[in-house]
Amino acid sequence: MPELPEVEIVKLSLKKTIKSKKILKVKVNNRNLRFKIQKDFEALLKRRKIIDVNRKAKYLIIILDDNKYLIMHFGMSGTLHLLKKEFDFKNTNLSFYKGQNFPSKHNHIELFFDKFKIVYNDPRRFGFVKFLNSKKELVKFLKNFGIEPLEKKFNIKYLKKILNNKNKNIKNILLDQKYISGIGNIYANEILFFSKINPNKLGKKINISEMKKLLVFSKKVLRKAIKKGGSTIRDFKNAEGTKGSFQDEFKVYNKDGFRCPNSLCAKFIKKITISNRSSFYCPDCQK
DNA sequence: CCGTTAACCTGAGAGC
DNA sequence: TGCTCTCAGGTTAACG
Repeated sequence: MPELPEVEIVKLSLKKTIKSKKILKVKVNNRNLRFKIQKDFEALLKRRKIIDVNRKAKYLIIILDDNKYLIMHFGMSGTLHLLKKEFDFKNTNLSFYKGQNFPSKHNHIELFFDKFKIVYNDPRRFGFVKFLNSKKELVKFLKNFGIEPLEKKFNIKYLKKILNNKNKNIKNILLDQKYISGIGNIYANEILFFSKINPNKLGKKINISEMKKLLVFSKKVLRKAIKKGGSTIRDFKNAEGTKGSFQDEFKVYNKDGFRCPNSLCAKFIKKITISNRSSFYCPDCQK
């Protein structure tokens, strides 16, 4: 569930559920995520009240009482699940996953509330959670990220600043969280298609008209993805219930060999590798 | 400082 | 059926 729209969807549904509730018990089944979970993690969380749930870039930020925070990142394969107390698998999923094939051996963290529990599951363990002790720590954490495409401050002036003189290709700039935060591989590909920019084009070669397209389409693509409940790429068999539907809207992502969706073009979408990530684009439309 | 690459992990699917 | 190989929504240490 990892890019900005998916985490936003989780934020919205999680907020509804846990806001102003109290954590009664914390169970950690596997401390070896991307970063090792600290020894006193359980004690630090227990009996804390949830004040609110926010998001920054691809991170979920759970605001706790007494200026404490719980940061969650989902890596490539992380998901959150809401289970009712009787552990009924029906109608319990938080966002993207529902069904009987609950991969419980990767349930690394369980947060128990009065009538339900929240489970953090991540097969590949590229994700992590971190407890922050103060507002100061949160501010320091937030400094790692560039402006998000949906923020007002994401404008031509900012794009000029981060693109000018960059010898780095635009695809990698879009993915670099310290310049622009929240975009991942799917949405980078989609945004570049709409903007008619070749993913290999260098930052310094992007002109004003292309910057304007990047502004407009990064906002449009992300907003629409949120509206559609995010993208669900690899679902489990027999899954039932809520999942995102933006995958049905993909123009180029995973569409290599298909015709370009631009009816005036109708050439084939090509797949190339840029910095070990798959890139999909139309060689005719994206220059 | 800058840009690129390999590595961290598990599981699904393809091909044989 | 089972083996091997490739690929996957991300990040970052290490390198030149």
